[in-house]
Amino acid sequence: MRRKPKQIRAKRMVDDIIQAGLQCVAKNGLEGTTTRHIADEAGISVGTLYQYFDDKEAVYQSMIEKARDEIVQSLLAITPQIVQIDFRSGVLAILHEFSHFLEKDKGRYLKVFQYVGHFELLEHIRVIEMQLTQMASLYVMRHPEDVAPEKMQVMLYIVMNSGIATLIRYLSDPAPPFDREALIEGLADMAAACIQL
Amino acid sequence: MRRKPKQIRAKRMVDDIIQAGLQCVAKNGLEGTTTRHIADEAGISVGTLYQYFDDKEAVYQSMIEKARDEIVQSLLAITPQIVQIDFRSGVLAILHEFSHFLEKDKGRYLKVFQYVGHFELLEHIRVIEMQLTQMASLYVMRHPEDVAPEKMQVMLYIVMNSGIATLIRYLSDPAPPFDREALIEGLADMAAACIQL
Amino acid sequence: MRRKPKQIRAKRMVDDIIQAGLQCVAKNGLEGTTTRHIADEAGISVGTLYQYFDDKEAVYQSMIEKARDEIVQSLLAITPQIVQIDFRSGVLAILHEFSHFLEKDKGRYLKVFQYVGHFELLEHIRVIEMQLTQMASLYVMRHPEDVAPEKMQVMLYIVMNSGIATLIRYLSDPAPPFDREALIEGLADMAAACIQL
Amino acid sequence: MRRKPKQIRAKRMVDDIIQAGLQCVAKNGLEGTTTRHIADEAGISVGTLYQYFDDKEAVYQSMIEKARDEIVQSLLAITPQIVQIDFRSGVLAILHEFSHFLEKDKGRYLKVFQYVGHFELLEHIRVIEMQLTQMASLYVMRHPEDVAPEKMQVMLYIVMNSGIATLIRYLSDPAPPFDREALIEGLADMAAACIQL
DNA sequence: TATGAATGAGCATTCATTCAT
DNA sequence: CATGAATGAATGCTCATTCAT
Repeated sequence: MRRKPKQIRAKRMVDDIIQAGLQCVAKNGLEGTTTRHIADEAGISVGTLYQYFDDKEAVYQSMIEKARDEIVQSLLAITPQIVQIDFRSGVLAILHEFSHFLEKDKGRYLKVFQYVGHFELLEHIRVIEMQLTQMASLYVMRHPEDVAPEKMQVMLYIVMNSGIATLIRYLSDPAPPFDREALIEGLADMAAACIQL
Repeated sequence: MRRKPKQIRAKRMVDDIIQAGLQCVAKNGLEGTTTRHIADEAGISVGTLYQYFDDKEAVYQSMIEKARDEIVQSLLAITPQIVQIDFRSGVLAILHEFSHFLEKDKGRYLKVFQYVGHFELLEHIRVIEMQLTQMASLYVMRHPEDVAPEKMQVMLYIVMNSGIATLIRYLSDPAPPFDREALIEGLADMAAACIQL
Repeated sequence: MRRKPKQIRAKRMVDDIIQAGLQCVAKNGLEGTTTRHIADEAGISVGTLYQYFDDKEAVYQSMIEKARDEIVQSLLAITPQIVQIDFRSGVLAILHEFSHFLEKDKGRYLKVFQYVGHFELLEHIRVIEMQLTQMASLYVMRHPEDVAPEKMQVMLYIVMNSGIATLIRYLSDPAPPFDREALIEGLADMAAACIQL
Repeated sequence: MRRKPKQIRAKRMVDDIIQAGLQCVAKNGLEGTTTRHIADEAGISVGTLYQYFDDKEAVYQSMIEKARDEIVQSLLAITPQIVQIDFRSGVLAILHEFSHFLEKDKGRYLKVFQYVGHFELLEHIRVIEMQLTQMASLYVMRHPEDVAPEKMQVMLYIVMNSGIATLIRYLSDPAPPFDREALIEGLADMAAACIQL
């Protein structure tokens, strides 16, 4: 970022641009998105866009960081409740949260997650992963008897990646073969089964 | 395909171009790949490329079809053995097959699978899915007692998508947190656990 | 026109590009004219050209419209005098006007009129025709005795097309067999003779 | 021409290519015509085309020469009758001949004449002109009393160019304002009037 | 700060022409 | 002689980025 947006107005601007970027990508895809589109959508000129971002890629970076942070925030928000309930219910809650996040604003975020190749998404997913792992470890500490610790890391990795990926894949499908609740329930079953292996 | 050049040589050419395309994408990413890159890589001129493909997109289409068909072929090849062994071992075999496919030629195919957004990958994945579903149903018919039919469809969907996605994600990771065998074993456990729910 | 840049400067720019286009076509012919040529001639970059015109064809369209309008304007300008004098003198005046128009700026406009096939010139010529017809009808109303009305339409068509075409043909000739004044006088005679048939 | 097509087969080939060229231009316009189109239309390969013509331009040259020669031939064919009849009837006959020529083969030749700018049509038209002038002088010798010799050259020039151009313009018009016979009669009137000035 | 006109490198694509078979 | 695959220069056009106002 070219300048530290210390002032409130600047922060608003940066956010507007990010939102405009997400909107554009959701509407026209990554390759259909130009800096002018984003600027127009944000109601500013290209010049102004470049006052807040070094280049197009920087906007994309911020977009994905924004998405990542928002997820992490929403996970944080439900953590207190999660740790109170059983594992399967917790997973269920997380999946609903995720699903809601991906679909809000007409799937604005979902589209971004489909461009795995372009964004170096892996690094960002790791942040989400860490949050999820922390949540899981809270549970594990409370129910140590349910867990085979040596397999723990691998199974958590599988559960998390599977859950996210399958959910995204499902939501991207224009004609899914069954309803969303069934999928989420199935994923929760999968998670529960995995964690007890 | 624009015109049908003389059979055998032509088929070689088409294949060379597809391979060059995969190579380029693996090396420079989708947006870093130009028709000239591909032509150069294939050791031909742009003009020649356009004698065999209508446009750049057609090359991409063929690349993904090629990848898809190759996977399906390799799944077909191991089907006879799969049906003889228990479910978990079957999944293990499939995962090894997949893993081998994604990594061959220096991960040439792996990169393509990361551009889910650009290619209409879903349709192609469905073809793979169908093959896997067929293999699964062969098993199910032989061991009907293990299966809860009502959940069958959902769980198969989850197992397949999770397996593929997690594998791709893992292989894309430059510094994975554990070794590949552990992941594959874990995925097989997951699959086995899911199918018995 | 792609976007409306700020009024006055923009109008200048558009006009500069049109003039550059006419120049290029006059110099290198239609097929020898590229967007870059035009941009260079106008002293701008290709990008700028495309900021003012949707595509090459749009430049051509504007060129021909410009030419057409300029002719119509110059015809309008001499109309008041025309109606005061006899028919032959009027035709003479018009031909001089035309001749002057086609030769100004080193024959910039003349060349355009040679590419009848490419431009849908007919539609534009019809606009000129209408203007000429109107001027003729003014004359006719004043001298009704001279005219055989049933043949009027055909003869006007012949006189106008013949006059324009022959003039263009003559001016395009690098080594014409007699001087221009003789041709124009001849054409005026022709017109006068035709109108009295 | 690369080789003198002494053999009959070669002459046929050359002619086939020219006809194919005319066809293509009539169908797709000058800029829509490629060497491959012409070769395909002629039922040969591009390579073969280049065995008979140095380049594309040479084909075009031959096309226009062909058209020119054919007109001249047809004028020659009616010359004996022309000289027997009065001037206006002669002009009428010539115009009918022309009109027929331009419209035959679905306007194959008409289209060529619309690309005045591209072909250096002037030189070819001069050949036609000479033929017409010769025919006219035959008439003049038989009816010296009708002619004002000093104006002769100019008026002939006007009559010929006007006649040809107006005819082409009329035939190119998709919705002409009156029927063809009226135009031709009008043109004949014009010619007769001009020659007696 | 904000603007948006100007830039020009870069891309996909075409097509006249050649030449090995 | 005929073929048509191969060539690559050339074209129209886009879009990230800059900079004078």
